This record gives sequence, structure tokens and C-alpha cells, in this order.
Amino acid sequence: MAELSLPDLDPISDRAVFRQIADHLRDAIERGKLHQGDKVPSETQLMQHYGVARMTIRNALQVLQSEGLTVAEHGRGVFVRSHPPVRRLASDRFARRHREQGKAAFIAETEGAGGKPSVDSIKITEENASPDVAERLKLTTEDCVIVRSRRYLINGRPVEIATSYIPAEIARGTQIAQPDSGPGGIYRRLEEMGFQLDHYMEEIRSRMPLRDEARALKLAPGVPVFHLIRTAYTTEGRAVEVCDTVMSSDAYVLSYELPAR
Amino acid sequence: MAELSLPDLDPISDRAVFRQIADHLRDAIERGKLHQGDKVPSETQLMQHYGVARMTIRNALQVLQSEGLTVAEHGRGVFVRSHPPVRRLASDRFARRHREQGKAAFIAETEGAGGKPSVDSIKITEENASPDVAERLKLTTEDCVIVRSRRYLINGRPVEIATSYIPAEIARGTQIAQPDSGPGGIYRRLEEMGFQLDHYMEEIRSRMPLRDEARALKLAPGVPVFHLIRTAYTTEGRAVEVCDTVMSSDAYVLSYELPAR
DNA sequence: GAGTGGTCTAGACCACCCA
DNA sequence: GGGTGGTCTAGACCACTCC
Repeated sequence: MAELSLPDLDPISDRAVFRQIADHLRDAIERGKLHQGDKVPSETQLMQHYGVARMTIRNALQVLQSEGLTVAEHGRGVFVRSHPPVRRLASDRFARRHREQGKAAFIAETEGAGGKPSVDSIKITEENASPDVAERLKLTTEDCVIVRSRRYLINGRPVEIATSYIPAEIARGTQIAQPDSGPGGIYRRLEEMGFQLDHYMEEIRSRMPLRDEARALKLAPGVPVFHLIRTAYTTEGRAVEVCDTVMSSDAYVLSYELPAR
Repeated sequence: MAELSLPDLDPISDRAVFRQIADHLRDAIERGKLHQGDKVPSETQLMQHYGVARMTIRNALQVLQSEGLTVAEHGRGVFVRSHPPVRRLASDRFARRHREQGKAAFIAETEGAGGKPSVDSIKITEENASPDVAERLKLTTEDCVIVRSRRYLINGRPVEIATSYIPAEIARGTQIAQPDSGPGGIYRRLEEMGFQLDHYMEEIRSRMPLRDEARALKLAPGVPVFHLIRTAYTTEGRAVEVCDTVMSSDAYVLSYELPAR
């Protein structure tokens, strides 16, 4: 244990022993006695210090892990989670002027911030619209949509999985239905096709990841995701794309400007 | 067990037994064989079905709980989480026209949606600005701010804790420094004082709650929070308020409009 | 090989809920 | 009082990491 001094258990308290232990460790982290990346005392050390069974220690460590404060590394130890740099998304990120250089938003931004962007798992299909997508695009579930799904990575770390839905009537046979949607991305293609984009609506939820999402984003336990659904509207008010994206919450800060009018 | 049929364990698989069991139950939930509010088979039933020790079952249930899929109720059982109705926050929610009726945004909106809003734990202090708040308000940490903290509830359920910081130079001695900030809330007061509001910037993060936040919001395990920081700017570009709020993620859907320009 | 966390067993007693 | 989950013990064996 050496460096880190932990209090003893309070024999009076009716707070469960494993919670008391979790409290001590959480305190040490919040007070900065344990820093990002520091190793938490091993299970054996904690057992000896508190004089309790291993399961009790493991329960305590489990609490911290599900709070997103620590990560366990098999064979190495338990460490205070270190937070990787975040990507800040501004509310003008899809403004036209950012499309002109011929790069899709993600690529341009990531390079601008000195990171190495990549995209993989690109899959394109044509399907019937789901009820939710149909409603957002003002279609019926009889109508077909082009479905573009892909995963975004920064410096090899997956940060976002996204699925776009575009009415097949618009996109079928165009470059939008190709894996490489070309310079400027699909918003640029839509504008070339005469769909003048006016604004987007974004809906944001936060929740714990599903199993597949946790795997695709290589999420540590205790890391929630943003679930963002964006709909793109033309100047005529027509919805031409729905983009459903799931983002690692510790890779992003979203930022928006609101009118006070 | 009666209604719910669960698969057997795969003796070949090297996936841990408790994970296989968690997978089976997760599947049942995702496929709709278990609905919101349904009781998951008891630990005893699961032990018998799978022929494993109780800790193994508890580990499996723990996985689901930390994924936010279930909640355990002491003495009653484990239940599939039911999601309460959410409050949708539109990006024009702080527009001036919504302030004119004399109600603060939260009250007006909640009543509009047929809910019973309340506010408690109102505390007002005057403190030195923290480095973060100082930076956002373009003050120094020598400067003082009025700190208004409160908790918002809908139908008695806590959904949001908020802390506003207003430069003391502006707010000291005014109604903004009183527990009841008066009709229309502090944004209305600021405008009456000649600070014409122009726009707000909101920064959104998502993470697991700290211990105190989980308690104040009565969060079930496995429910993340939105952490939203809003700064209000006048037409002269001066930052006059920072509002730091933590919201239960299963009570809110945030919604924003972005320009395509 | 020594030390770490990962999984699992087989008990025990307690606190809570409901009939 | 019977069933439920909450806590805790005292072992066991395994897999991974690092020296």
C-alpha cells in the first residue's frame, strides 16, 4: 500500500462494508490522492488492510468500476481511469462553408485537431424504412431507404458508429449509395442534386451502451454513450436524411448555440 | 419460471457462465419476451435452472443492472426497468417569447405537458468564482459570484439539479439573490436590468453520476446523467450567467436545431 | 514463478416485502 | 412465515502480465 493511506472501517456505521471501502477509494480519487492512471491497491493488499474476504473487496472495486472511476486490467491491476482527449462538436459543424473544402465533416475536423481520422465497417444496403425512420423522413414503411452504416476512429480508437438513412427515391444509383460518397460527403452530394440544405434537427439521449455498441466502440465498463439522431431538412422543409449515431461519451463534448431571440 | 423459457448453458463456449446467463436474460428483454416492469426469475429459480451457485447468478444479474436493463427491489424481486416519460427540451426553450407569460421555463413547460413541477433545495450564496466559472464569465477568481442552486422535480420525482453563477457585481442586492427570483425567472430579471439576452451556449457531456448526484436524483444503478453547462450572452457579447446542470438521462431528450447556412 | 485479476462454489445470516 | 434480494466468508482453480 505504501503511498496511499486509507481510513479504517467504521464498526458503528450500518453502511455495508464494501460500500465503506468503495467510499474510501472514491474519496482518494476525488481528493487527488490517487491520480489518473495510478494503480489502486491490489485486492490482496486491501484484504489485509481491512481484514475482510476477497469478495467484499471485489464488490467494492465493482462499485467504482460501474461508476466509471476505475478500470481493471487482467494480470496487471486496477487503475484510476484516465480520460482521453475529447472532441468538441460545435453547432456549426455541418455548415456549408465547412463542406466546401471537399472533406467530410469528421475528416476535416479530426485533422484540424491534429488527429488521424479513419472510417471502417462501411456497409450499404437498401431496406424498407423502419417506423421511426419512416416518420422522420415522412415516408411509409413501404418505402425504401438507402442505409449507410460506418464506424469512425481517431488515431485508431473507435469513437462513433453512425447509420444514415436516405430515401431510396433520392439516392438509388447515385454516389450516395457507394461506399465512397466522394469529396464533401453525402451532404455535398445532396446539394449537388439540388437539395439545398437549410437546417438539421438533432435529438440527443444518453444511456448505457448495448452489448454490441460496447464492443464496437471498445468501451470500458461504466462509460455511457450519446445517442444522437439528426435529421437534415431542405429549404423546402423536406427531410432528406436521418443519421443515427452512437458516440462514446468520453470522446465527445457537444456544444450548441441557442437563440434568446 | 413458468412463462419464460431460457436456453441451457453452452458447455463448449469459453464465455463465462455468468455472462452466458446475462446474455440469455438480455436476449429475453430485447426480444420482448420480458416486458417493462416484468419480474425476472428469482435467484433461486435461476440457480435451479442452470445448476450453478448463487454468486454466479448474482454476477449475471449485476451485469444487467449495470447496463441499466433491470432494477432489483429488496424483498420483491428483480424487474425489467420501465422507462418513465421523458421531457423533451427544444432549442428555443429559453426564447424571450416563452418568458413573457411570467413563468420560468421549467414551470411553464412542465405544466404545458400536464406534469406537476416543483423546485426545492434552493440555496443562495456568494462565493469567489471557481476557475472554470471565472473563465466562462470572463472574471478572475478574485471576483465574486452569486450562486443559486436548486433541484427540479416533476410529479415529485427529481429530474435535475442546477447551479447558476451570476457575477455578484450584477446580481448582489437584486431579486436574483433571493430564493424566489420572481415571475419569469432570472433571465427576465436580467433583461429588466438592461442586459438584453442574445444567445446561449450549451455544452453537453454524458457520464455516470457522482455519489451525491445519484442520491439527489434518486437514480437507479446504470442510469447516466447529462451534464449541461449553459452560458448566457448579451447582445454586447457579455457573459452574464453560467448555469451548470446535471439531469437524469432517462428523464430527458435534448433537441437542437443546427444551421446548414 | 510470483503477483495480479477472473470465475466459481457452498455455505451463512440478515433485512425487506407480502400474504 | 416464506420468499426475496443484500451482505459476507473461506476457500478453489484459472488466465494474464511481468520479470
